[in-house]
Amino acid sequence: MADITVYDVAKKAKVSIATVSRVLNSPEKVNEGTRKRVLATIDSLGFVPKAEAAARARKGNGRIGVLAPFFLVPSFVQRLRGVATALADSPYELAIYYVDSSARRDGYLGSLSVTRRLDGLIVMALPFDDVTAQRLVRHGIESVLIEFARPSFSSIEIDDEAGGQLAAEYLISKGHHRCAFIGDKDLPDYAIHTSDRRLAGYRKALGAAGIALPNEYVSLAQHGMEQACQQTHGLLDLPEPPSALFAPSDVQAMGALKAARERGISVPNQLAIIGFDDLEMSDYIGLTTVHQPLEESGRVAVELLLARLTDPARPVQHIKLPLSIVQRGTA
Amino acid sequence: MADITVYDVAKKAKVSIATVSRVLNSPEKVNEGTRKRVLATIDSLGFVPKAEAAARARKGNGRIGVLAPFFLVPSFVQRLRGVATALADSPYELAIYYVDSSARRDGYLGSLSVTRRLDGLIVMALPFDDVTAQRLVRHGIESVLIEFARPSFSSIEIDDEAGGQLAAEYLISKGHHRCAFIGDKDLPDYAIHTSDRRLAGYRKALGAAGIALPNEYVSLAQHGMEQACQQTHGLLDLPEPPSALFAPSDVQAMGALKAARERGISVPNQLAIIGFDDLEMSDYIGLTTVHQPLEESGRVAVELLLARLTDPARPVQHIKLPLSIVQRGTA
DNA sequence: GTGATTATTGAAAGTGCTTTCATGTAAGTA
DNA sequence: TACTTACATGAAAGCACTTTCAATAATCAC
Repeated sequence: MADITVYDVAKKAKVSIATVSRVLNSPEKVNEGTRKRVLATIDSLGFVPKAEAAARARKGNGRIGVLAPFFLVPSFVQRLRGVATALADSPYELAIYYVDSSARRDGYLGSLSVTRRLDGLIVMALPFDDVTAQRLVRHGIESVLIEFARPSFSSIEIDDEAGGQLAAEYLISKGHHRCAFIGDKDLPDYAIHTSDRRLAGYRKALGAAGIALPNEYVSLAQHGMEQACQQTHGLLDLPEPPSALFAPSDVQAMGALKAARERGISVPNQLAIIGFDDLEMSDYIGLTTVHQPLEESGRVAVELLLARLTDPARPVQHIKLPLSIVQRGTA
Repeated sequence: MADITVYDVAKKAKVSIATVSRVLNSPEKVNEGTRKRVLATIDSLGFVPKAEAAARARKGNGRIGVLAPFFLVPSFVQRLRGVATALADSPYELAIYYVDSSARRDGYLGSLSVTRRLDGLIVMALPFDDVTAQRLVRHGIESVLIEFARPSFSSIEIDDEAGGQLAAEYLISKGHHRCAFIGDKDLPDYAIHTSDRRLAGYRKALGAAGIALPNEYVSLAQHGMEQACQQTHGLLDLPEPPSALFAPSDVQAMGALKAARERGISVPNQLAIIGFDDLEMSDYIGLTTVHQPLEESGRVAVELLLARLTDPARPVQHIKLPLSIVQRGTA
């Protein structure tokens, strides 16, 4: 039997070839009734589009990738959500690359550019060197960076230090003087770490208000809610325990909350807790925190990417997203 | 560098594109000198005909897709995590298709099989009809279903009714008699809903113990933590409020928790709350719940898929994953 | 030297599919 | 009632090649 083409399908379904193509490539753009009819025709004729012809006509490959340590920390999932929704109405599909080691990071970064199965790439919180950067630009993989910057790529960041300051200032405004911090130590080498920068801002703002941040009040450990819980217990065991606590992530703040619950001390009266991120669940549990636009970071990344994809002449942009305090029940 | 085409080669070799094409397809028709020159420029430019590249890559596309209403409910993200980690060491990359309407669901389901850019597909909690099923098998897209079953595909499910029973039995064992339920109504039509089945099991086990589930104790509303909070307030406003509450998802349980917090009633003493799912955050906040193997469901799905991909003769499997109660602080 | 024959080549017309652009139509909105 | 606004659709312009066709140049027989 002769090859069946879009023309045959179009004729039988009484639509234009454009509509047939759309049914296959951006189904959401065609009316449901029409789509069903076309699909039925496709089935009845046993139409299989010629991949080669499609590849020829297609400009890119209609796919953008996201590289991130997604499940290391829930905030990446939330960023992904922004990416996914922003991409939903574009002709691009979404490929995700889960990085859980520096080997994996370098592996992906090395091969993704060369194999060219991607039109664009969003890299979240993963540092990389000049050679990799060069490769990316040389192979024409349009890229956008989140939580990391490089002159040749668009990037989206927040001011972590300012975030730390914000937290400190908020706590100070609530009358706290004994302010502590639980943060990260020995982070995986493949991801960038913001804990230190947030601590720096915290310390700075505290200092500016004449409040010292003694070493005993700074507890660093591996990232994690369980560890954060232990850290908090440690702080609370001090002869003079803190009255307020800043955790550089909501997950850690949650660990602190758990410690307080375990000891039966009341939050925020006996211990005020403020986190960082404003994850979805932070709202659920009423955590006061420094809000960073997680979902928006993903959305903006997509926008920058698509803009450069349609108009490569467009200059790269380095965007700083704003931070704010969300007051809920814990501080 | 961007892709190189026949035009580039033609220009550099000072011939027409036709000649370039001939050098490649019927070299004997081209003068030897010209042929050598063209061949040389082809080499120097590293030209690879696009169609050929596509054809070479045609031995499977090394990609599996996941179709799900990811951000409708956090549990899908957790399943995705299982998928991503299981896929990490395979030669397949992961494409995700975010369904947020029945139009989108049908659109993807219709086109993904026909365009054949995927080797395998995992469909989460999305029902589809026979026509779609047929199309999937006819185009040879290996598929695995989660939370939904169909004879021709492997599937992974849990026993929702048994889960409801489990919850009821647990509550009964704690001495509760006034047991209520907050669940879903008017769910989006594109996803399957488990709330009803969990309620059925709950009611059944309650009945078996001689405990009635009066209509006032069953509150249905749109899914969401905020709604669940309101529903719980409604239940608590009853002349004879319940002493225990089962929510068919942890998100809703969280809403119940919030309501309790807002009224200052103590959990679990005045109101016991049990959820369903055992999300990651449920551990954070100490929620007693019915655990279902979310991450594992993703992992198992990948295993089934890869097994069939390497050996298509392998029979489809219908797997039921076990449920269990995780006792934490709220019931 | 002339006409016929052949080798070589480029212009241009497909190829099956995607995408842009413009139009028509159905809904809101003022 | 007129007036944006959004949606669904078809016409047509690509896309990266292949192939046909006609033109040019070179070769050969006389």
